[in-house]
Amino acid sequence: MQTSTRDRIVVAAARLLQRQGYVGTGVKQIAQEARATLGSVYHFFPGGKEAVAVAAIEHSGREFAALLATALDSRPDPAEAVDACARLLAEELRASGWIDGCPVTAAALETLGTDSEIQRACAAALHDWERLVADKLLRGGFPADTAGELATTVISTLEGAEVTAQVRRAEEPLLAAGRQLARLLRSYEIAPAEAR
Amino acid sequence: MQTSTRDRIVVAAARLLQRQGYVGTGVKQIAQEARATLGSVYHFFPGGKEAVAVAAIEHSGREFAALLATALDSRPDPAEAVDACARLLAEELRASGWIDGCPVTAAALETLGTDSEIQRACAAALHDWERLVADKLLRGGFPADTAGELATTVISTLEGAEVTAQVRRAEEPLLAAGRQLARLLRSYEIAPAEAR
DNA sequence: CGGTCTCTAAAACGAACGCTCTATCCAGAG
DNA sequence: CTCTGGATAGAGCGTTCGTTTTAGAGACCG
Repeated sequence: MQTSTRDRIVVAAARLLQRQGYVGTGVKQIAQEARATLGSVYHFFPGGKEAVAVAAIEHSGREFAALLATALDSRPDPAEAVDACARLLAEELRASGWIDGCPVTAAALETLGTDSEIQRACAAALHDWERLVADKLLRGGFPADTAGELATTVISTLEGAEVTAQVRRAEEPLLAAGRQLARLLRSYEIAPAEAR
Repeated sequence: MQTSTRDRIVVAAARLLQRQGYVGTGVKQIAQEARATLGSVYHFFPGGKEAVAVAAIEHSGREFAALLATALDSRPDPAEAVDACARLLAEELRASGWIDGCPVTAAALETLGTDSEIQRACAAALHDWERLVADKLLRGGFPADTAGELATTVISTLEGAEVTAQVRRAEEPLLAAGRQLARLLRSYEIAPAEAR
């Protein structure tokens, strides 16, 4: 077999969670989409649905982090790099028919009241992404304190713009967010040669 | 009876939708929370669960619009006004124990694949909020085209920052977003006296 | 070959889901 | 008073949920 059953379950769960959220996704549906059986799911994930979701979110988190890192490294200037991220997100979102948004937002919002492991996984993914942006800003010469606050805002804005773009079924919100974020970063007027 | 049964159903549904999303909220739970019975719910909303959700989202949309308008009008300067919005959201979010976030995001994300009336209601609410911000910017002297793009970005950023704040259980993301949005608006250096 | 272990397969459980249905209540019109 | 129609009440429909359970398939070691 090409890919292991366990991996197929994680990948299928990740996509379904991204599209329908945690409550909206059934275990049987995950098994079917992964071309596995219910028994296999509970064999690999004795923790049940929640354990599958945690693994799926961690998978999505790593996947998105890799995409983010690629986009950020595509331009040396942080402002241009952030704008490139927004444009890449817009492109992928439209290609998916506006349904493949942020892989953790939907699951995170649904499980806020219930102190589950899912929240912890979502928070970890978010923190990971912010760290990638903060590193880019630091390498671009931003001071440490403003880099942290800016990274938080960049991720928040991209997150919100993605949701807005999905609801509106248009790329505009993401493109606008990219342009405005780039303008915001440039307003700090960091000397580009200051990179360590 | 003080408040009508119908109103109690809408209000209860709005709060439950905000906290648990559409799929996570049951019709029986709505009835119980509203101190109504299942029969009453289906009497006032023959369209079933979806009809209740649409009414609840429209209610939440109007409620949030009023809150937004108040915060925006509290300061004459658009930059300060947007920052005030972020601080108000942070305060309310913390007061609710980080569970009462944006009233439409959760429901919107869950129903993206299904072309239901719920999406339309969410999109209408978002558009309404953006219009409020855009009006404020226009009154502050911003040119029409940049006011529109900025309003979209402001709402997106607040939306994303609210989600981040909920997941992190901290006000920081919202406060940072407010500060950075204010800085972004000030970067346009609009003459404050230009307001008509 | 027998024995063992991982993995797959599917039936079945109680609980909860959205919704329909009938019965009852009760204010106001005649 | 009776009659009527909006509002309330809740039992029960079929379905799906997450999970458990039992049985079998296939590979590996002695």
